[in-house]
Amino acid sequence: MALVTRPSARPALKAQARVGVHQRGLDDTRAELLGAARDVFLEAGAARFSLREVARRVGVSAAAVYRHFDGKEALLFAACTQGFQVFSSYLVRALSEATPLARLLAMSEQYRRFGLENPQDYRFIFMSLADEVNEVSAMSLTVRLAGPPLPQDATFLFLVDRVRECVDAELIASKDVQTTAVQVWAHVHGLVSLRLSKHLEGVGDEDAFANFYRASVADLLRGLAR
Amino acid sequence: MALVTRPSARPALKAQARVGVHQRGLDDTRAELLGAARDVFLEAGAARFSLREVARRVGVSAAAVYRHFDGKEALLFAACTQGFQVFSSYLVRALSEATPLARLLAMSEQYRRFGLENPQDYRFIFMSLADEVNEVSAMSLTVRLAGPPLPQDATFLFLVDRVRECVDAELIASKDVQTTAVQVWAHVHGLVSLRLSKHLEGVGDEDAFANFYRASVADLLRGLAR
DNA sequence: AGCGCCATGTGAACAGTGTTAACATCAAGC
DNA sequence: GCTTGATGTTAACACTGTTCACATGGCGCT
Repeated sequence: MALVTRPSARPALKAQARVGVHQRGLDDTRAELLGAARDVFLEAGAARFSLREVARRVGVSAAAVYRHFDGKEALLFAACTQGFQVFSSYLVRALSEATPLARLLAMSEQYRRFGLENPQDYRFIFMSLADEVNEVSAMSLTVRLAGPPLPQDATFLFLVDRVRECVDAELIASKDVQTTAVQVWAHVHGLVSLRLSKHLEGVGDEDAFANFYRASVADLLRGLAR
Repeated sequence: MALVTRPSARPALKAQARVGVHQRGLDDTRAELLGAARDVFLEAGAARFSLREVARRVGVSAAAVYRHFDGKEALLFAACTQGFQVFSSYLVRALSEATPLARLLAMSEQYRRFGLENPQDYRFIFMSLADEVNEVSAMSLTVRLAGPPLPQDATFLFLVDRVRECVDAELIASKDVQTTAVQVWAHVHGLVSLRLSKHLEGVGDEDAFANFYRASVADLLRGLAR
């Protein structure tokens, strides 16, 4: 029985790396795929993102990706969730401030920093394909009752807490803390996303934008105070 | 000389429609392509947008598209510019109001209406691939010195005028009208884009969102007043 | 020990994509 | 008339995402 053209599948490059691991190996091709996916996305952008290119980079066949993810979109979604953890790591730095107001302002600073320092991540998370890729992603006001809480939820609740502090300290007047939090979020998101979309080049360089950003947030907070 | 398999190119469907037109024919396959491109984009979304599908719908070969546009992205960009004219048509309705403040508020209303009634257009214009597709699109604060003014510029200048009116009427305190206009824009864009991204489902149905939206804008304006 | 299981990989194939090239058609102008 | 140029065609190329049948090799079981 010939079955001639079957090169008996040699694992090529990947073999020498994969040694004693088999089940949920800590080698973790999955993790490599996630990293590569982010890289490819950062370099190529959402439009030109290619599953095959990700696989190629990890040194694995395209079909192998389907052992770890349901497909292209699922891979992107997983990478997105990972990006959210970076986002969280920015926001929590605001906790080092002493007063409620300082913490809220610091959070808005961290929000801007994350956006400007990780533009592709930001776009990926907040500006792109929210219903195609991110079905459940991002901060969602929708209360998710079932399933484990995702980092996505935590970040919004974190913002709500910062706002609540300010309400308790009577720095902000609010009937509904969540609603007010959304206002703040929308404001900073509007500023950051327009900046990333290159629609705000007119305000100047990064420092100029930072100043404008702070002033704009201050204006909003003045409007929210009583 | 056979050159056998050459079916001598019969124009198939398109032939009977194209009658006496040749140069810049008013039949205008180009216009049909633009319309179809918008339709396909609205139905399939940015990710699954297909040039071949657009051509198919118009009843023309894929290669024919290249007679009118440089490629897929150029086609999308042209469709985007067309979408901008719809956007403008919403905004100008605000001019029917009597006072500066009413006009500014009406403009914010029209902005929201455009976003919610043309979600795909809005996403296309303001939320997607701004550097890949829309290179020069959308409202840009950057002053464009050369070239004819695009509808893109007009819409932002329109907003600036509404703000200036309010500043003149001493309803808004502002050092720089353009800067203040950006703040307003960013705020409403933030609200609309988050709503479209399904991140604000928690505020309720469309009416509830509209109320929240108006209140949020009012809060911002209060902060901007003096 | 042998055994089979099963997670993980493979290559080949399929349908669909954007893009380019060579060729056909036909109104219009010299 | 003949050439020209805009507009279309088909065929091909190099990609893409996805699925399939198949290999491989640790692991736990008897």
